[in-house]
Amino acid sequence: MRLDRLDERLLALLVDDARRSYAELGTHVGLTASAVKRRVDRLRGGGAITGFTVLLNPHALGWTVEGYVELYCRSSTPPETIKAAIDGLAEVVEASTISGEADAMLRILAADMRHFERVLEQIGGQPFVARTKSVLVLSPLLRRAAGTAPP
Amino acid sequence: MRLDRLDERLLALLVDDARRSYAELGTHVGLTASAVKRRVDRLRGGGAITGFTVLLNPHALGWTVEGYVELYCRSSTPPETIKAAIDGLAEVVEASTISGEADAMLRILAADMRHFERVLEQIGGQPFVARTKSVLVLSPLLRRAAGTAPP
DNA sequence: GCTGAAAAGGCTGACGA
DNA sequence: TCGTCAGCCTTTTCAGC
Repeated sequence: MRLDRLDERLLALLVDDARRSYAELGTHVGLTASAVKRRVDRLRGGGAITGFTVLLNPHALGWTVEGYVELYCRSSTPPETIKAAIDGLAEVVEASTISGEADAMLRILAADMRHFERVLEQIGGQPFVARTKSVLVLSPLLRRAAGTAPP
Repeated sequence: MRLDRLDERLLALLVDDARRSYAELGTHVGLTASAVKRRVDRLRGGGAITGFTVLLNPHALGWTVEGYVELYCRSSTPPETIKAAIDGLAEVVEASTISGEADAMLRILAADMRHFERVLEQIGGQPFVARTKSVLVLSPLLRRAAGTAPP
């Protein structure tokens, strides 16, 4: 899908605040509300925008512990198996298969350290998991919702 | 900030789709639109909801390479120094100081492999960075916008 | 805290340039 | 592809309970 400058500016404005009205977006980029709506509809239809969400503050919700977990799997576990195992765990907020020694990287949010440990045990208990290696987040420095358009 | 069941259900509904109308949210939880609005306003004021955004599809925008980068810093670099260095890099979408051998973990999105390499060089060129260690994402399995309320 | 109503403003689709 | 415009729906506020 091809984007022009206006589309990129609209995306940046929406990443910053998705509740801006079409009219407000229009004044920023020099279009009318309907022209903006047409472009946003096109960005959604084309798959560039996959959804609208709220950003939550984990700390305000009582999630005080965060960590990254590397997964080492037995033999060559297919990605689908890993996904199926973690899909039910609400504490896992990010997961990818990766290159290197480990097979997958997870990011986990937990209410406290005991909760974090319990989640680790649930993951480590899976039959395809050989071992895990985790680090705790000390200070979250940056959490961007999404990338903007490429330079 | 204290949340009751209704607040948690509203948050889950908004994480799933932040463009639902107050009336629609109300039918899901059994409240009128104005009651829902007051609760959402309270969740925003209390800091539980920190903002509204769009979710972008990196691939549809031409960002085809993703990776995790561990940062090893000289002596004890303060978190502020790290944050200041990466704040200007749009390619860094996530950053935290962490426990363990490395000092920080970054997640990076790039248009292609050359772009990823260039970003690594920019980061490695910082005076406080001793070395970096990176792994590439093979398949993104899960990317949740945020955690829901604690169990 | 909630409901319900009323005014203001945003969304949406059709139409012509 | 854009702008205009009309009809409808949502948001927002404020009594009243």
